Amino acid sequence: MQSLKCGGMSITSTIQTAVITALEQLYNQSFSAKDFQINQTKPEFEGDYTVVLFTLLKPLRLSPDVLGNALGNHLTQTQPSFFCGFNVIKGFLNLTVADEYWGTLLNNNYQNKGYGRKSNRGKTIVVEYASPNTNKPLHLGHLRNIFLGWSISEILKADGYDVVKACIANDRGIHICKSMVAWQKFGHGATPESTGMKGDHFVGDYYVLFGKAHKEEIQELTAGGMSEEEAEKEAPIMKAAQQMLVDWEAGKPEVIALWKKMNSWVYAGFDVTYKRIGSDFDKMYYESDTYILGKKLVEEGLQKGVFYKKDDNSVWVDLTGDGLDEKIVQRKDGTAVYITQDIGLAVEKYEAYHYNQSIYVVGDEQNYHFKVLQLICQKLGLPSSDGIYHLSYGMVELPSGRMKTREGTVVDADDIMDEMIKVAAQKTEELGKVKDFTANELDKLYNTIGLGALKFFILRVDPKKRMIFNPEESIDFHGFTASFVQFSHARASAILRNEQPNHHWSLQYNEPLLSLEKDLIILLEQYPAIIQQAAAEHNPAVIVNFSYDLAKTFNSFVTEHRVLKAETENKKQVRLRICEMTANVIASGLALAGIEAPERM
RNA sequence: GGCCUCGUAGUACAAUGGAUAGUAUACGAGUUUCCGAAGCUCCAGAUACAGGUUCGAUUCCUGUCGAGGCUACCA
Repeated sequence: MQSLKCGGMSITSTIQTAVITALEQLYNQSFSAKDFQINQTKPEFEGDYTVVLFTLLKPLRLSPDVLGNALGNHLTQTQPSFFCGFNVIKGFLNLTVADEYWGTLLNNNYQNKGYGRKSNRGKTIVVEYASPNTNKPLHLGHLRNIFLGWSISEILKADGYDVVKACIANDRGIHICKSMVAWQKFGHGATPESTGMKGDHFVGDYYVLFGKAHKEEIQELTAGGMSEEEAEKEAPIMKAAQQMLVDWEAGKPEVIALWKKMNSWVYAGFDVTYKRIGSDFDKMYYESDTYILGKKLVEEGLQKGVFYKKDDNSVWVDLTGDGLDEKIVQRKDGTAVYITQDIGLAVEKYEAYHYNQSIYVVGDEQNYHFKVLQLICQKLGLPSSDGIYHLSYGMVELPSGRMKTREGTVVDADDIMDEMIKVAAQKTEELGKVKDFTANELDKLYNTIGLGALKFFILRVDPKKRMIFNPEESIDFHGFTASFVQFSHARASAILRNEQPNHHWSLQYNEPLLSLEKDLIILLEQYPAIIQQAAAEHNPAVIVNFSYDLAKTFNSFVTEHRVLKAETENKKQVRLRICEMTANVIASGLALAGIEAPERM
């Protein structure tokens, strides 16, 4: 029976093909997959999958009942071992898929830990994420960025792409000069070592000091009659920062030395945080390198006439023809602006990897920036321009509103991770199920549960959407959470510790699959398509939501049916296979979100 | 002002144009001599408003109201 052997094909496309063939044979008309929908049948109706007939009625000039019955009869008669029953309600043809199909699927895949992963496509995608400024520590917004970037990279790998995880350190610019000036002025030679601080937090404090000093100077100047706007620019400390940027680009040795020293402190701090998150990069870029290529491309663009120079020597691009505005690409003092380096980086990435796609995981407040970037790259005739894809995600807000530095409401990345792990430890101790664990094992488990909860809480939301982070809800371990999914994995593992499936047993189909058994296999069947969907939509939430559905169904299944004391040996073998495959798919799905699945918790 | 995004139960999130709009929390009520109760079962509760397209609209279009972002020689 051919349909039973359709290894790589999802059941919806199998049904789609079967329907197309049937329509061809019955009515001598050709349709494509786009012409009608296959949905999972709603639980209140009998059947597994549903063909929505409405769109076919007009071209075929048939009533829903006539078409539904003709199609249902044809499918069940020509492929009886695949379609074992049908019913037609209104314009819906509900098909029941034979237990033998589900059993075969289960038996073929239950041990396969790589189930759902595609073979290599020979295409490369560069994913840029994290991309922090090196003047302050990482916060909750960065965490959404890093979780997303890392997860989408893993999902794309699972979908058969070669992925390069890239990070650009925004290590130069006026913001960096601000913390440098402040340290010169107020630091008195202090270092992270001398103060016992994590380097990124140490430097971040000077950035804050700059802001305070700047504000005070503005107040003095406005008291003397200057306008607010002018005072911001004329404040001595701001002048000093601007001068430092010019000196930096000129390569003034003492400025460069200070810059290197302070950045190294920040990197040391970031490394600790990345390691804890479990994030990694294949390639680091530094804005301090890429801006030079950017400036070179600005020069070329001037010659090509893509850019033009204003009287004050600043360089611009006119995008009014594309519905946007004019955009500056180089300042009048000759220094690079933010977008300058991005032009350089786009070229550098392309030359290194000849990517098919270059994804930028960057917040949606920069939607305009990336529109401009892509247009500029197009106008410069760069081959890199086509593959540019801005994976734009929404802001993370607190229940009280947007995080604001000056109000001190920014949630620090290190702090929130500490908190999550602490609460995970408390909860685990209360339950007292792992008293025999060693200190190391406990430590690892608390990390797995605490960080898992955080990643799950953030990744469960569609990236495009703004999300509200409620600290109290994030550390809940009930309901739609990582702990729930991890618990299900531990539960399946516990059963499998008692007994493994007998691999020599050949499954019998004389006792029908029970509803929860079949629900689980149906979900497991969907996993490869789920990976594909998550990759195509660049959306880890698809995987996270799926893993929760699977875990939820599994918990009901385990509560409802005995596995080890099943009614018959055959049932036991079916259920053991379901346990093993569910455990594998949960572990695999969570792994794509950067979450570990413990054997015990 | 211009451009873009978003309005779904008290709250937080789902739903390639398809059947009675799912799930979790918080709230009620049950559930452990039985493979893990971080579980399971039951009870309630929502598509901002007004039009339009369609056999069918949370989804697509228009308008109103509301929220956010961008519109920097900041990044």
